[in-house]
Parts: sequence; structure tokens; C-alpha cells
Amino acid sequence: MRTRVTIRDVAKKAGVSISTVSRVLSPQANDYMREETRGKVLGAIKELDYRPDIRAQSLRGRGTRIVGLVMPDALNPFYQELAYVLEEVCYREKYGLLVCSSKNSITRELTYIDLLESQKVDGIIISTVGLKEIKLNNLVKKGIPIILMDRDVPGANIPVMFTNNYLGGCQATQHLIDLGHKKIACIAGSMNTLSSINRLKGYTDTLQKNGLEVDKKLIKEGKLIYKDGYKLMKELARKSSDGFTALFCLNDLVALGAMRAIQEDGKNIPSDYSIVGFDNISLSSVSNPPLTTIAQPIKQIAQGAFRTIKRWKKQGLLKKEHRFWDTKLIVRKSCKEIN
Amino acid sequence: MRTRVTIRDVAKKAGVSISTVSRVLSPQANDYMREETRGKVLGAIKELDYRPDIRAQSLRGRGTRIVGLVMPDALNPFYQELAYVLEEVCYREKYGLLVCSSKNSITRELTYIDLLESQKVDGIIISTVGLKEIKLNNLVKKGIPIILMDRDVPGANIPVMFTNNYLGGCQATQHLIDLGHKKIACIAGSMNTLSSINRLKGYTDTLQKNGLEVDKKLIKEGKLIYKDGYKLMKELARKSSDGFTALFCLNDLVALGAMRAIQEDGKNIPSDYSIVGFDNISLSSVSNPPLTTIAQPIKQIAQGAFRTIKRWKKQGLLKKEHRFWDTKLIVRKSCKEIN
DNA sequence: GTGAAAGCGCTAACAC
DNA sequence: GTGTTAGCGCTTTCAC
Repeated sequence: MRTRVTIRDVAKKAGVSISTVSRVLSPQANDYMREETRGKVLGAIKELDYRPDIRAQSLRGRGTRIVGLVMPDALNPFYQELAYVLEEVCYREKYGLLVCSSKNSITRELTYIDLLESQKVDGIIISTVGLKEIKLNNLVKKGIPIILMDRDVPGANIPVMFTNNYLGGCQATQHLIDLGHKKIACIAGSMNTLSSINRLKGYTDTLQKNGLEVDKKLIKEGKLIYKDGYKLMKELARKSSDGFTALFCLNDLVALGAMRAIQEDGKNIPSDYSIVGFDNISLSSVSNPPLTTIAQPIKQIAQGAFRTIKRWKKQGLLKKEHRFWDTKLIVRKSCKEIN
Repeated sequence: MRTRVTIRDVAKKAGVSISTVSRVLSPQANDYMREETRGKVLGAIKELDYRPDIRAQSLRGRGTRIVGLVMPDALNPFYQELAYVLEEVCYREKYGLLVCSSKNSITRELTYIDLLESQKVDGIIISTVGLKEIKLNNLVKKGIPIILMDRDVPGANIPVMFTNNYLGGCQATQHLIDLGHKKIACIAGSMNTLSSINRLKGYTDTLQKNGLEVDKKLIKEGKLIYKDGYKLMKELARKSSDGFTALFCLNDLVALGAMRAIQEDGKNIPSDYSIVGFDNISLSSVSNPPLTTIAQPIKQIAQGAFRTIKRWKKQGLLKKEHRFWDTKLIVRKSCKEIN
């Protein structure tokens, strides 16, 4: 096992000093430099297959070129796709992405924050389950850029990237109403996150705006997982005296679960029930039938978060910045016009 | 933005030297130390909310506590679950996991390897799409532990963690045969990976072992993705004069696609076709019907890879180590006994 | 244009 | 038991 090749080895082989090597490594070298020298160095680098040590660079003030992503549920396709998109953004900028699943545990979340802090990552992007204002502000004081996604923490002076969940709720509901549905049920989340609350509010507001009644019995709360979608749909169907014809699910996983329940009972989608989901996970385009849903602006969120981190690193934290991106209705085959 | 708190700050606040602080930080401090001193230091650490800088530690010979995972397709649920399990393993040991999707591009793969090298990660776990022996051996020379998953690179002196794909192919096929099926079709991968080849070999060998004919027309090759499963099943069904009653799909994604095709044609699973998949992705337990499949030993692979890295770091690379773990048949509802 | 040297935050001899 | 110091690989003044 040969030992590591360092900047010194390159310098020696090229017959120059290490500072010269360092200079050719630096892109923003506004330094002049003889072409011949640069050539020699480049040659030595290639010959030795040298890679600068980012840790050492970062000790001298450059960043670590790592950003951390902390998400509550790495098994949820939505977060998986978010991670995927974010990784792509990082890749283009030659950053690494350290993924951390808090698994909805606040202890895990804190442990991960610790780890990321120790790793001196250039930034943390988090959909937090339990970070408090004081902790967040501490992180900021320590100079660690941290970006919230989807969940705000009141009082914390931190940028947040939001999906316009309210709009999404409106779009989904309005779509169903436009198709002629009057009785629209809803399978909602457990109302402990802003995003669920806003999606539901979009739903109720839109009903009312269209002169439709909000029927509490048609709104079911549960976890936003496949299993609960299945279970709650069964419940809804059991007392189907209410006779709803359409269903808005707060995410696609739930919608898929509900679809399963419906089909299991021998009913058809969209003939018997029209369904709209939320998230536009890749699964929903290949379900049977393909699911009409609300697409979240994950590309924009990922880009926005990353850019905010870079700006923060460079210019410091400006002011609290809340960014909302709009959702988009994706029409597929799970809804049907009625009259 | 307050400046970073370092070991020096802690030392000053505790009224000791930095080496004393360093000692309380080191777990393996076989050093004696007055309890009072340790207390003072611990107090200062807490008060200042100090986190040791792993970069600096690693410069002094400790590892970076980061391992890199390079996978060909981050959208494939199998790799997602592998990443998930590996992250858990890392978490327990306080390591970070840097995830890299090569997207089946060899350029991307090499770029990522470069990045991981620069980051001086403690190890790389990779399911490679195109790494060559020479590159691999170079990495080893540089002292970077690298573990192959699922795909071997002949000639490279690198540990490999394998699923016993051959066994899996046998188990799947035997299960169908045991249920009375005689004509068993197969949707295979594109035969450019060892795992596909071995799964298929398990299939053909098992057929023959049971005195059944291997019918080339019943074997379809494609990419191991949902879309191809759908498409190839349609093809198979079109010339169903061959009259097969069962189907072995080389992964679950393909099986799910095939199921969709079957159901779209008004046929039933398992009445008309029995299906076995491969991977046991979480989706397959909630499909309709739930899919009988072959579970890969992902926990063992993740554990094995991680442990091998740690051992390598400590004792150097021993000898080429090939490890096989067995698959397991998971019986659900997609198969039916016939006679 | 290029080199010498200080120092980023830390650990590990080596003193005492 | 605890402190002093050299040095990990690098960047960045400051000389020349």
C-alpha cells in the first residue's frame, strides 16, 4: 500500500515549489504564471494521479464541498425523488451529498445535525421533525448555513423553501369540481405539519368558494402512508351512504393505497371514484390507472436550497427568506367527468 | 456571525492545555486523567457547544468518517433500499454516507470516484457500471478501501459482496414448478451483468433439473425497468399460443410492469398467470396482488461491506474476499397451484 | 512569476 | 496527569 500522494510530491516531480502547485490548482488564480511552469505542474499531477485533499483545503477556509440533507422518511418516494434531484444539483457543482434519514425521530435528527456539524458541511438542507428555534439560531451563529424545507420553525431566522401546498389543495379540488363532482372526500395527514394543513385548507376553501358543503364525515385523518390510505378508504367506503364520487388524497402514497382498497372491493377507478393525489411520485405515472396528481416543484426547491447555501456562504445570511413555488396539476386517468 | 469554536477555546475556558482537551475527546485514551480535569473540560465543551472538526482530526490520521456509495440507478427501489440500510449501518457507527448515482454512466461514475477520492472518504462501496481493473488497483494502491457489490471486475484485487443470484433463480423457478407449472416464461435483463446471467442460469438449470424444456421463445430480454416488464409481457401474451402459465421476472419492477400488462388485458393474477419477482422491494408487498418474490440479503451486504471497509482500514487489505449471501423466497399471493 | 513560511484545528510523541 | 511541540496537506501573505 503506497502512501498518499500530496502536493509536495507533485512539486518535487515538477521541480517547483508547493505554492506554485497550489496556484495552478486554484481556478481563480488571478496570478500570472509562465505557461511552461503550468505545463510541468499539470504533467506531474497527471503522472502521479494526484487529487487535492479537500479536507486540507477546507481547513484553510475553502468549504468542504459537502452538503447534508436531512429528511424525515427516506422510504417515502417523494423524499427519494427530492434527494435524487438534489444530488444532481450537487453533482453539477462538484459537491457531495450526505444523506441522513431522521426517521421522524428527533433524537436521530439531532444526532445527524451533530455529525454534519462535525463534518463542517457547507450547508444543511432539512425537512425537520423537531428542531427548535434556539438550536437553529445556534447553528446560524456558528456559521452553518441551514435551509428549511416544507416545514417552518417560527421564530428562527432561517430561509425556508416551500411548496405552495395551499395552491395544490385548491388545484386538486377545483379539478374535481370542474369535472362535475359535488361530494368530494379527502384523506388527510395528521395535521401536525404545515403542508398537510395547507393542502387541506386549499381543499375546504375551494369547496366553499364553489358553494359546496364541507362535510367533516368525508375527511379522514391518518399518516401519509400507503397503509393508511388503504385503511381509511375502506372506512370511507363502509359508510358510503354519504355517496361521494371523488377523493382527494394528501399524497400519492395514500392515493395508491386508497386505489387498492377500491379495486379490492370490486369498484372501478375512475368510473366509481375519481381520485387526485399529491406529489407526483414516479410510481403514480405507472399505477393502474395512472394517477392524476399535483406535482411539487422539487427541482426548484432543490436548486433554491442549494443556491441559497452558496450565497449564504459567500455573503452571509441576508434576511429571512421565504420562498414559495407553485404546484402543478398533472392530469392522468384517475378522474372522470360526471354530471 | 460568531467565529467557529475550536479546541483552543475549550482549553482556555477550562483552564487546561489543548492536549488535555484532545485526550478527553479520545475514547481510547488509555491515559489516566484526574476526574476534576475531565469534568472541567466536559463542562467547557458543553458550555461552548463545541464539536471537534473531523477534517482536522482526519488530517492527523483518523478517518473522515464518511463512506461513499456509488450506485447505477438511484430510482430503482432496490438500490434505494440498499442505500437506506447502508445509511442505517453508518449511522450506528457515526459515519456519514455520501450517495452518488452514476446513472449507468461511466463518466459520471469516474467523476464521482474522483470526488470521493478528493474527499478522502474512508471507503467506497460501489455497484460499478464500468470501472476497470487498473483503475481499481490504483485506488487500492492509494489506500482507499473499495468494495464491489453485485458486479465483479475480473483481475481486480477487491472484495466483492454478492447476492447468490443463481440460488435465487433456482428458488423462484422451483417454487413455480412445485406449484405444478410446466411452462414458465422469463423476463430477463440484458445479460450484461453477472447478476442477470446467474439468475437466468438458475432458472434454466432448475427447469432442466426437473425434466422441463427450456423454450427460448419464452425468454425475453430487456432492461430491468417497469416499462420493459410491461412491454415484454405484452409481447409474450401476443403469441400466447405457447400457453405458458407462469412467469419469472428478474426483478420486481419488471414483475410489476408485467402484472400491469396482464391486468390490462383483462386477465387475472394468479388465476391466469403465476408470477415471481426478484428483490423484494417494499412496493411488492403492497401491489395487487402482493408479489411472491426473492429477497436479496441487503442487510448482510450492507453490513458486510461496511465491516470490510473498517477491517481494511485497520489491518490493510488481506486477500481477495468474495462473499456470497443467500436469497430467500418470499411467498405472497401472486402464484397459484395448478395441475 | 515563483518560493518561503505561517497557520487552519487537531493528535501524538515527548517532556516534565 | 498535564503541557509543549511538530506536523497532517493545503492556501495565502509576503518577499524577491
